[in-house]
Amino acid sequence: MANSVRVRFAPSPTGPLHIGGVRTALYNYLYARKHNGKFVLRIEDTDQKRSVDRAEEYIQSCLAWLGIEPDESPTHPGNFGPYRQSERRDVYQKYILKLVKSGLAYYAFDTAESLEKHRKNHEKNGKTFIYNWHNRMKLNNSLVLGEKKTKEKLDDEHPYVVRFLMWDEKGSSIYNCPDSVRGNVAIDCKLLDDKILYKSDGMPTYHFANVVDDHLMEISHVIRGEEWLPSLALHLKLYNAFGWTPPDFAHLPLILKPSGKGKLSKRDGDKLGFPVFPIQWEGGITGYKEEGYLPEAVLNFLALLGWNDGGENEIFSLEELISLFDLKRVHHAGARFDPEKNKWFNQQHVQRLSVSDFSRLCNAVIESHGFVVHDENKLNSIAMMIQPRIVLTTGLWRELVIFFERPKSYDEKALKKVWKGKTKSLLLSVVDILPQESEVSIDLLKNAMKKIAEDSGLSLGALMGPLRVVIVGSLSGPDLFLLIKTLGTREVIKRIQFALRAIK
RNA sequence: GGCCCGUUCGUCUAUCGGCUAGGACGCCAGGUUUUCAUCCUGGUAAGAGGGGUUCGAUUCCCCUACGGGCUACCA
Repeated sequence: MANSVRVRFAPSPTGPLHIGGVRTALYNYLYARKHNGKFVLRIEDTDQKRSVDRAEEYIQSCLAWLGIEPDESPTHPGNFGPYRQSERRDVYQKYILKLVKSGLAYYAFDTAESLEKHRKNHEKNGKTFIYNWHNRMKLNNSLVLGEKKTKEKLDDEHPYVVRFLMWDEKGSSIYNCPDSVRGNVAIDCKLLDDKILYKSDGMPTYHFANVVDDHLMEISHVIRGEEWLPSLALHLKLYNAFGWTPPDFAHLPLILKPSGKGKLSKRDGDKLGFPVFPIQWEGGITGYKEEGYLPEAVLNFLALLGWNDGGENEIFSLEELISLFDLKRVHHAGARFDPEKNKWFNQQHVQRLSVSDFSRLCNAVIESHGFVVHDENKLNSIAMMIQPRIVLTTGLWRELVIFFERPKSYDEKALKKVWKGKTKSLLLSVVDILPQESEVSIDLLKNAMKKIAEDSGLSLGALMGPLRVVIVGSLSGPDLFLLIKTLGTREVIKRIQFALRAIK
């Protein structure tokens, strides 16, 4: 199919992938799935100095954990490889030569220092130096040197770059750039510089590699961050220079810091105590996974940061997001990241987990603490008791521990609040009256407790408080009768006796 | 500085010229519960400012202000 949807996520492997990148990947993924297209991962490692070895693998692991894996990638190539730009040098070489030959790009021999000097000089006079139509004929390039001298320099192995002839004073300099999120963006090419397409180290710049690869990989829609909007005219002109049909472009609003200025950065998570990475990076910085978030919840929250379906529901599964997603409803303004709401999304997704899924989650935690539950019913009832109490999965063991370990201590404040003169004798009555059977009914327990309390002229509440403290060590936890039933009366009796010896 | 994009409750957002401006997070109050959490009910709080266009602007246009992005042989 000639006009099938192919989108790509094209990160630079310069470090861990953060929330903003994840959302770009997600929107691409949603768009591809929705239109039965392909989602491609391309690694943009043209800056050798900034490339980080582990980053590519990390990016793949993140996408895998999130469940938004690419159809084509360096490790699962399709028919458009290689998928790493560093492995496509000969491709770029071929196309840059083509462009130079056509006269739409030219060689430049200016050193970084000489350009710096020009910039400084202009700045001194309150002007901005731009390498463009206005200045290019005063500089050191093939346009000025002529064919012969240029060839000499090239043969002489002078370091050179290739620049794009952005505008040459012919025709209008206003370029209309269509964007599916924002409509038309008019850009004045007169103000743009002759961007370097090919660096002196033999690598293309982002702009060039990006356009060549998107074309060769038959990318139909480029969905990327708003930071690329200013260079849209350049990219469009590049397609034009090759005589290629450009893909559709969609520029996404940026994700901003929770407070303060600017877009969210990699350091914000550390500072404010919330994750900005999907999974742990380099042993140090923890990610959503380690901080107890469910991948569906992270995706759900991120999807709604910059898009919504127009309805009032906010909780969506990945499948629902796919069917609902629409580029036309992507917002125009940047969105502030809100860690609290992020947490709420996770809570909502945890609460929606089926008993079996949630039990499985619990069981993994239980086993990691060296315990085993053989009875599936018991596991399920434990899970059901604690599920409403969970926001992050890192909170699981704090809730689970009471089923496996006796209290190591008894909360002092709680004791002060509930421990009265009659308490000890009340608890001793409980020990006496509790049946030693393995299965007891809630009703039976309730009636027994009521009777004990009433016999001492107290309310049920006066007994429940101390009872809870001796069983779990504090005044919080799931329904006490359910707890006793699950723990078994024998264990409860032991805990009471143990506590009576330990307290006072 | 120049260019581009944006602007509705503190935050995320709904509204495709008719608005008593809706929802969610957060916060506050109340209720349910033997406790905490969950859950339920209610409350809090907004279209940056100024000009137009129009019978009527949050919605369309312009200006200003503010925010964001870009302005590298980074991506």
